[in-house]
Amino acid sequence: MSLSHALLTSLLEKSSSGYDLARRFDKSIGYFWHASHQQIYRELGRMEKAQWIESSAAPDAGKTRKRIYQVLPTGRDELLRWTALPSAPMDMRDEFMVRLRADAAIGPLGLEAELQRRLAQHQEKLAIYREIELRDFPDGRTLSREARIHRLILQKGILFEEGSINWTLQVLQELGPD
Amino acid sequence: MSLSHALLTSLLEKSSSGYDLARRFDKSIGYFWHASHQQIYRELGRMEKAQWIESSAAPDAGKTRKRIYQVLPTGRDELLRWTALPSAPMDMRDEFMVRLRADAAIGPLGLEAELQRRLAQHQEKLAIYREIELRDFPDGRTLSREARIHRLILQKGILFEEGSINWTLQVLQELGPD
DNA sequence: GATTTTTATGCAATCAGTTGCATAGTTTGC
DNA sequence: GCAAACTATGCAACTGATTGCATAAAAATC
Repeated sequence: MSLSHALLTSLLEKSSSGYDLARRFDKSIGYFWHASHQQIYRELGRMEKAQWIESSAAPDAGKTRKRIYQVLPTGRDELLRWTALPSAPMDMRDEFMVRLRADAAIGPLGLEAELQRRLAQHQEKLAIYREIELRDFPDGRTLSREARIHRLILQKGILFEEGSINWTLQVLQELGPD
Repeated sequence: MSLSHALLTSLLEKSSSGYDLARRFDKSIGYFWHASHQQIYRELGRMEKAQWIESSAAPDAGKTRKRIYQVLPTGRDELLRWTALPSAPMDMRDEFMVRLRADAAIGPLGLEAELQRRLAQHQEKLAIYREIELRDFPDGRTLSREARIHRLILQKGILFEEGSINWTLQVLQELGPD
């Protein structure tokens, strides 16, 4: 789903190797969007063929195959073109909703343990986001436009996890006492 | 992503034709998960082959090919097996986050109009959900377990849209004045 | 000095989802 | 009575994503 444009953005922030990109991706856009290394390498291949990016042997490659990718003007233009398009609404596909509805259809299935597990997951993620918030955006300082945007994206994650926690608690409360 | 189990659940609620299923799906689980009719027909074919469901010519078929699908015991068992598995956390993949991050990387891109468009979309969806809430779950009445679950699922949608609206307003406020 | 972990890249097969097209009967409105 | 819209099903091609496997050098650890 337009992984290529996500990678272009990431490479504009910093030129890097596929491996590095995969790791940085996991720690920025990737909090909301995981991509496997296979997906990333394949996409880099396509993008190089389309001349959106170019690669050269990494200075620290030694005997390895390590290559550094960087965005070409064509790639930058492509990203500009793409950002101007309307974006598809996020889909909320969540397997657990199906399980809940199945519980409604064929009697109590004992989903409480699973709810607890998910609750813990959301709390963990929230804790991570809050840590990043504290570390990267300390209290009342004025932030650059760039920093403010990064904070807003993080904020989205925080709001999502908080919402999920509240909802899960509500479900536990209502399903516990049959 | 386990469309088959979503369809099993839907068919347990009510046996129906592929076409009907596609429409009902859009109005229940489908608020969170759209599936095209092609996907549904193909999946029904697979499920019949696996003997999770069976089909027979619809009583009101006339000269049409209309068939009614219903869940077999094997399918019910499969659904029970599947509900007991841990569910993958919902992924928050949202194209717009990439656009925002691109804006941070290569200067102001004028995303305000797009933000307004998305704001309106979220408000529309919220209005629909609220209408359903009023219609299906009137105020203080005691609800069956089934109804309570359906209300919780709807509630999830409402919380999501409200969260999205608040976040979008925050972005507009912070990005407007450069 | 040998083993394990981490860095780094890639192929092949499969599964899930989308798009475009095709067919054909039924209902509704002019 | 004819056109348009709706009901109903399905194939084929393609794109996107996941899974399993494979390779190989560098760094860390025992």
